[in-house]
Amino acid sequence: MKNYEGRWLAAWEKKHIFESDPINGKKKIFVTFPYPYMNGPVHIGTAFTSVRVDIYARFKRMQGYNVLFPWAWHWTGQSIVGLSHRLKLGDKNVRKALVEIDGVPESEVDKFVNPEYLASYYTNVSREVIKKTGYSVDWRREFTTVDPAYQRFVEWQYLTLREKGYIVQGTHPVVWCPNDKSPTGDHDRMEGEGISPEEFSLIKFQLGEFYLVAATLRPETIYGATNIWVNPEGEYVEARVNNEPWIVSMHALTKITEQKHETKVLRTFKGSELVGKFAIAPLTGKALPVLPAYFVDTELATGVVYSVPAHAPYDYMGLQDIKHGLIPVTDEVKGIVETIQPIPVISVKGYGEVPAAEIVKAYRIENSKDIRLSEATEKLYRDEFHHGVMKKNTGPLSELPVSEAKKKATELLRKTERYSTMLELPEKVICRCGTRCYVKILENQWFLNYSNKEWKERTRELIRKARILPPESVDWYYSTIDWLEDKPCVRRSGMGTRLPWDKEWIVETLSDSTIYMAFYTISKYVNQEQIHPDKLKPELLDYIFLGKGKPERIAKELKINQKLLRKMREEFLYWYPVDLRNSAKELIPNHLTFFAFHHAAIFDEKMWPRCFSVNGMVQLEGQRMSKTKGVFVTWRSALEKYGADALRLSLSLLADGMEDANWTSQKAEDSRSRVESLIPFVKGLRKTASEREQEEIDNWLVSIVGKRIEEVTEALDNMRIRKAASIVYMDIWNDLRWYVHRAGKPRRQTVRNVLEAWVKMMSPFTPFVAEELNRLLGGKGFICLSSWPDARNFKRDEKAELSEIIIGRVLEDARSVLKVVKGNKKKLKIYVSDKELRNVFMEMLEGKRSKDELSKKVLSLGIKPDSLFKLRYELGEEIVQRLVMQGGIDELTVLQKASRFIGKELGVNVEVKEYRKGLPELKGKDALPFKPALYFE
RNA sequence: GCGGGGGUCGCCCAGCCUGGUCAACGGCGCGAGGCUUAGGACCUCGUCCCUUAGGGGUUCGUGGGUUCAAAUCCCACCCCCCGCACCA
Repeated sequence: MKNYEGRWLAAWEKKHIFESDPINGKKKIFVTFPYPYMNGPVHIGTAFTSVRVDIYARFKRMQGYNVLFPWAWHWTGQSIVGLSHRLKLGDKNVRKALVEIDGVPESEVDKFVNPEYLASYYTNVSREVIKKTGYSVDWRREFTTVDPAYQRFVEWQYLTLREKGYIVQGTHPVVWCPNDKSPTGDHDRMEGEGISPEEFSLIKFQLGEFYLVAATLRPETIYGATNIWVNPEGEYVEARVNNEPWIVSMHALTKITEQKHETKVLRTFKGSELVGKFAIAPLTGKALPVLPAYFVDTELATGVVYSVPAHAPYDYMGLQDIKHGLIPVTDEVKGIVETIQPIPVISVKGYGEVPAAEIVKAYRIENSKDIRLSEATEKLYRDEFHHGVMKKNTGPLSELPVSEAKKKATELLRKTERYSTMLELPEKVICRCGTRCYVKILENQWFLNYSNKEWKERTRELIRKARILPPESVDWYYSTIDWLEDKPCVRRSGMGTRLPWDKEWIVETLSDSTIYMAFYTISKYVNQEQIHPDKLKPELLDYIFLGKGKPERIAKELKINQKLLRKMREEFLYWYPVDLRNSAKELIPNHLTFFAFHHAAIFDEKMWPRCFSVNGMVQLEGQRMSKTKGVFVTWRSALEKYGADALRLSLSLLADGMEDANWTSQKAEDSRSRVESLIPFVKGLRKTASEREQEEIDNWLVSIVGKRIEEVTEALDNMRIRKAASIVYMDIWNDLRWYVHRAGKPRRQTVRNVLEAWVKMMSPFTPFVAEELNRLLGGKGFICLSSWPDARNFKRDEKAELSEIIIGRVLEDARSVLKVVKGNKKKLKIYVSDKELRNVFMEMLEGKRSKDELSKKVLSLGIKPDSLFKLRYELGEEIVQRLVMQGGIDELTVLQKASRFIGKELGVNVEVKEYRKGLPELKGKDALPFKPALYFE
């Protein structure tokens, strides 16, 4: 970090310049960034997205707005608690990541077993980083989402939503971790990503006085069942399930209990006890033997399956195993197995009579332990499901396609009352804590009623009325609104606010972060202890945020100062609505759309957010950021390595729109050297500048800088940060280089005015060096509080701009000639076209004459008309426009004035003449308007 | 699979909506020269191929189409990224 960065930081802080209070009559801008989640240090991605907010804030401040940019910290949820917990259990990887990636000192790590400590550690580190990066944040309003005052706010929010009917109760199946006692989302899994509950058919086979309950995803194959499998080593139970006598695995019984069935265990025993017994199948009435198989997973569904060897590779191999003596069984059982033949019930294109046998052979599978069996199973299942037709031996199902037979079989089985269902995960799901998950039906959970049609419509209207940046992102909001269904808004565990009317539930992280920007308008009063969090009762918040109720009465009831109450209300009314919220694009389908929904629900249209803005993701050296893969750069490390300005500039130049940004250390280095060159460059420019008359090139610079100011202003207004930064740090720099090159001696006054504007435009991006440069130029105070440059003070000079374009084109032409021409050339003769031809050409550009008329005239001057028409295209719209607007330009004078410069550039003497018809000059007759003929000699 | 965004001259990227200024902005890298005791920094020029006069050829994911004219408009296809919910 540069010395001056620390110095300016201290100066800003000392003067409290970013602490914003309402100012009557002054227009305001309220910008926000989604508070970062404190389960780790802020990283380069957070920096990329948030720096855009600070740049916008600083830009608007300079435009004269009263700008509020607050900051807070997200602590709600399972993640922080989970991290602490894993550390406590001694997870080496967690510890390693904390020390090596997050950069936590060893002495601190042990204290992280306390989740509050962990979160506060990261909050302190992150706050420091954000301050040092120079964010113009009003820190008086800072809070965390577990602060008592914030919790009162969330309680109020949920009471309000409930009152409006947007909170509903529901019962839904979830993937459940019995250890964490909470649902396990995709990202919380060690194994089984993307797996969700599926409905298994349970078929009750009569076995003595019990039902042996087999689970299947393919009930239509019941006609092809030859036997039943159990795991001989598995633990099974006789139990009462909803008053019926069932035999299932012990694990199954737990799950069945979680799925809202009454259960009672009568006896437990080993699966082997069932082997050799017979059970009667529903629909077919066949007695099927129970056989042992180790591929039966007692933790999957009921731990009992029926066997269809014609269509299920596992079943086919299971029988083979026994026949080959791989599974020890009694002679009696073996005898039974010998008699079993596969019963084909589905015919499918591309397979013969017994598809399972075929596919097993094709895969060269030799026993039931072969891992390719699941692959074979999957393929056969897919083929049969999509192309299979039931055979004639399947009674009511015969000749139906498999997909329909499945429904029909379910229906028939249901009628026999020997059918039930359970929800189960088709594949193993292991929670991060290492526990195997199962499906639980969560009862009476609270949901946000996002499926509500009117609510959706109101939210669409909010989006329609808001500015959406970049514009191409808008469809994503609409499709999210359409797609959203009811969303659970509470969880059992983790940090957060308890639902005020049902304290067992905690409002989850995506649901407590939707309208909190409103809380920034009053958090200041809490932090300054003007009001105690206990006083933030719903009726008080109703008044502040919705204008409900009488302030006199509320103040009296809560025993608070009525003036304070009114002041808080006024503060809210002053700052709200949010003028800009910028986040990364992946937050559109959740956070940003929820933000829209909740505002639509709770606030009037006047308080709806005015602008949603997003940017792409950040990649590191071309790779997706990932802590586990070590592809991760903390904000702090980047800041320490490159300094605040360089970091900010490199982030600004990274990407625009929704495109992903690729952060590389190379780019950061480039930005650093760019920032570091600024001071010497400006110093040098001032040193060489001198008092002299104003010349055309000075007018050119002033004019071009005026244009740049307009471009930068427009880009910033549209959050085209990259475009704006590239104009300020690349284009203007190049303009100045050209100016110095062209003018030789820069003019002091011109340079001063231009530099002043330039440094101002740098201030939002690289605020520290801008302050430093401002001092260097003799400026007082803080440049970040000065006014944004006004393009109107930079007189446009179309003629000067056009002259430079013409000179540039001649130079370019001359260089390309020099490239191919051989021999040493000492002199360049430039012939501009004669006046008459120029006039005709102007008439052509202005569209004053018909093509025929023009052609005639041109011909009479001895020029092919086509060459002029071609020239018009070559010049292009912009130059044509400029020419027409100014009624042409005196080419001869322009080039004569520049002849010394052109000569110097090319290392030759230059002579500029007007070509006159009949002159015997070489090449001269090629002269066209605004494209003079050139001749080297 | 569904929804959203993209694929440009070594790399990063502008242009695409509103077709011709496009061999295509700018930055980086690389090459040459200047400045300097030297290096760095800085400044200038060059950087698809061919060409002894400003010309020609082939390029903007691939293949078609519209047009006097396409990186830009239309159609199809391929590839990459993001999201797809009880997770921030």
